[in-house]
Amino acid sequence: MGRPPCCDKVGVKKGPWTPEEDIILVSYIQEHGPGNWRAVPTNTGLLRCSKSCRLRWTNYLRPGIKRGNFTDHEEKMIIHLQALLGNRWAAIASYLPQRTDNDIKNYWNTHLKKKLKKLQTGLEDQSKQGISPSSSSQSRGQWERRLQTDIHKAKQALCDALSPEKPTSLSFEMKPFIGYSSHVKPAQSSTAYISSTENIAKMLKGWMINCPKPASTSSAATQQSFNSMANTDSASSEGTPSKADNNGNIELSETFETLFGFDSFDSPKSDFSQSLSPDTSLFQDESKPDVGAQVPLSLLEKWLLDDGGATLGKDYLSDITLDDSANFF
DNA sequence: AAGTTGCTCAACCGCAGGATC
DNA sequence: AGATCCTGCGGTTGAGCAACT
Repeated sequence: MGRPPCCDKVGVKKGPWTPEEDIILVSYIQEHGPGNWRAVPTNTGLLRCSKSCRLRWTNYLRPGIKRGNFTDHEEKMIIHLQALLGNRWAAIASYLPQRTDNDIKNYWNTHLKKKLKKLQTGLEDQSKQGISPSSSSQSRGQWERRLQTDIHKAKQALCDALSPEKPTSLSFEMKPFIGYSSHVKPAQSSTAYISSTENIAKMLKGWMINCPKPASTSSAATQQSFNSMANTDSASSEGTPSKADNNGNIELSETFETLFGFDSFDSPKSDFSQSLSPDTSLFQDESKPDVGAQVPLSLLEKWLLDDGGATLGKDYLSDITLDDSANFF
C-alpha cells in the first residue's frame, strides 16, 4: 500500500493565498496553535493541503518574520554560513531567526550566488592577465589580518566554552540562536508582510490575551511573541534578552561576532539581537534542526583550533575572500 | 505603446526521517 | 518489526512585475 498523498489532489486549491485564507488560517492557529497540520484543512474548511498551510504559516504568516532587504550583516552571515554549512538553509535560517529558510534560499539563489560568481570571474580575469590586483590584495591582506584576529577571538571563546570551569558544553554553545526577545518590532520593517496585516495582528492580539495553549513549554514565549507583534510599540525592557540564558548559554553572539567579524551584536538593539525573536524560538524550535548537532563539531573545532588551518578553513577562506577583495559589500 | 527579456519570490513537489500504531 | 502517518527540508517552478528594446 503506497503512501497516500498529503491531500486529495481534487478540490485542493493551489497558488497564491488570499487575505481571507490567511485570516482563516491564522485564526485557526490562534485557537489551536501551530502543528497538527493534517487537521488544519479539515477543520478550517480551507481548500488547501496541510503542507501548503504549514508553509504559508512558517514562511509568511508566522509573526516575527522580517521581510524586505537583507542587511549587510545578514548577507555576510548567509555567505559565511553557506560556506560552512552548504545549502542547509534551515540550519542557516536558525541563525537568522527573523528570516525563513525559503527567504534565505531565494536570496542566495537570486543575489548572492550571482555576486560571488561575478567576483570570482573578475578575480580569474585578473589573474589570467597577470595583473597583481594591488587594491584587492591590499584589502585582502587587511581582511586576512582581521580574520586572524577574529579567529583568535573565536578560538578563545571556544577554549572558554570548553574549559572545565564552564559547565556549558560546546555542542550547546554552538547551537543556533534559539533565544528570544520580546522586542521584535514588526512596525520596524516597513515592508507590509502579510496581506492583511492589521486584521491578522488584531487576531493575534486576541490570541495573546486568550492563548488557549499554555501547556507548551514555550507558551510564554508565544505570548511574548504575539505580544510583540500586536503591540508595535512594545519594545519595553521586559524580556530583553540577556546574554546568558537559563542554561548558561552565554556569549553566543560574541562568539559569532568574533567568528564572523561583525561590528556589533553586543547591543540588544543590534540587528542580530533583534533577530532573536520569541516566536522563532518557539516555532523554529519545532521545525529547525539543531545545527550544533548537524555541523560536525570536529570540523568547527578543527578549524578554530588548528593553527595550521584546516582544509575547511582554507575553502572557507577562499570563499569569503571573494567578498572582501572586491569590496563586496 | 507593444513586445521581449530578466528578475524576484511565493508556492509547489518529492524525498527523507522521526513518530506512532 | 514493519507499515503508515506526519512534518521538515531542499530543489524547482511559474506568476507577476520591472526594465529594456
